[in-house]
Amino acid sequence: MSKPVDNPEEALTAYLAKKGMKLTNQRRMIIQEFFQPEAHWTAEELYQKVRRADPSIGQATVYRTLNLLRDAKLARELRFSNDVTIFEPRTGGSHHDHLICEECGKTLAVLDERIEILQTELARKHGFEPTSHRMYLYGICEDCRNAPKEHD
Amino acid sequence: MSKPVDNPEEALTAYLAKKGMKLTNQRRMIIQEFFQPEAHWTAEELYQKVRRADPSIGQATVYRTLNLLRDAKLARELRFSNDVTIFEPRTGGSHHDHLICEECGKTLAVLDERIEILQTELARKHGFEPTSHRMYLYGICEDCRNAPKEHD
DNA sequence: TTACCTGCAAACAGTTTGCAGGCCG
DNA sequence: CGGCCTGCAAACTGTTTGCAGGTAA
Repeated sequence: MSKPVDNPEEALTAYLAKKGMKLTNQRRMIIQEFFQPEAHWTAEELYQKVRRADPSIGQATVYRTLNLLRDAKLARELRFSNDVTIFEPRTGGSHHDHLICEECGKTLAVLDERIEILQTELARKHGFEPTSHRMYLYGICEDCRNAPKEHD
Repeated sequence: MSKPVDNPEEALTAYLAKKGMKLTNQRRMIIQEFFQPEAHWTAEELYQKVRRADPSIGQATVYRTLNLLRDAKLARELRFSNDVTIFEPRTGGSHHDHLICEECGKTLAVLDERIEILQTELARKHGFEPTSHRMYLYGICEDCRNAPKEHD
């Protein structure tokens, strides 16, 4: 059972200590912006945000800190097909999968515990120790099935 | 019901015609290499493969053709966290999900019929008529768990 | 004090694009 | 024959890295 992290700074401090690393002002500032409920950031967005608080901060520091948070398991890195990479806080176990309408793009967060279990099983069966997963279900939603639509 | 494409060249020809584009030798050569059952390619891998058949072919052409196939819905583009982007044929129902090692990037094609069924069920439960899905399971593979690696 | 960390700018990798000539239809 | 396509190399984008000076512990 993975315990949800609910105090990012504390969790990061522990991680840094374990690694012989330091909690700097920049890192403190970045995580303060980063860890907001439901947030998701591109590196650039976060950089702009942090920069507003302290213009002297460097872009590389933001990148380095995001990678740090990822390695510390405090953030999740997601890459999308449209060339966008986002990082999102990993706090408070709000895992879900995505159900997406191919017609109108409507997206629902869904979860099926049985699937979650089978996923773990499936990974283990192949010798993998599962860490996480992403699942996107595509379909046509009820509204769009009824609605008129143009064609190519 | 989406009809599986079982003759890539034919399907591409149709797409190209519709768009006022042309079926060149290079494109023919590339799709010949690309469309192999179970295949998945990085742009570089495919470039190397095609190059062996015709050394005069340019890398940009491979990139352009992959994007073309993606737009024509004949290929699927997948991006993984380890910075790898692969393209895979979308032909005739060789559906599978992906099991990815976060350590070494090794990727396995996997399938669990029970999960497939639950996915359909889950989508329907929310009023969606399912068309397709993508599932990525991340974990650490056996080799990497045993292998030497620097540790915290 | 001594690593570690930072900002800067240069380096990098993967992908896209501009151009002059080539080829499909 | 006209316009799309190609190979080449340069451009681009997002990210990482080397370095000299700053800073947490």
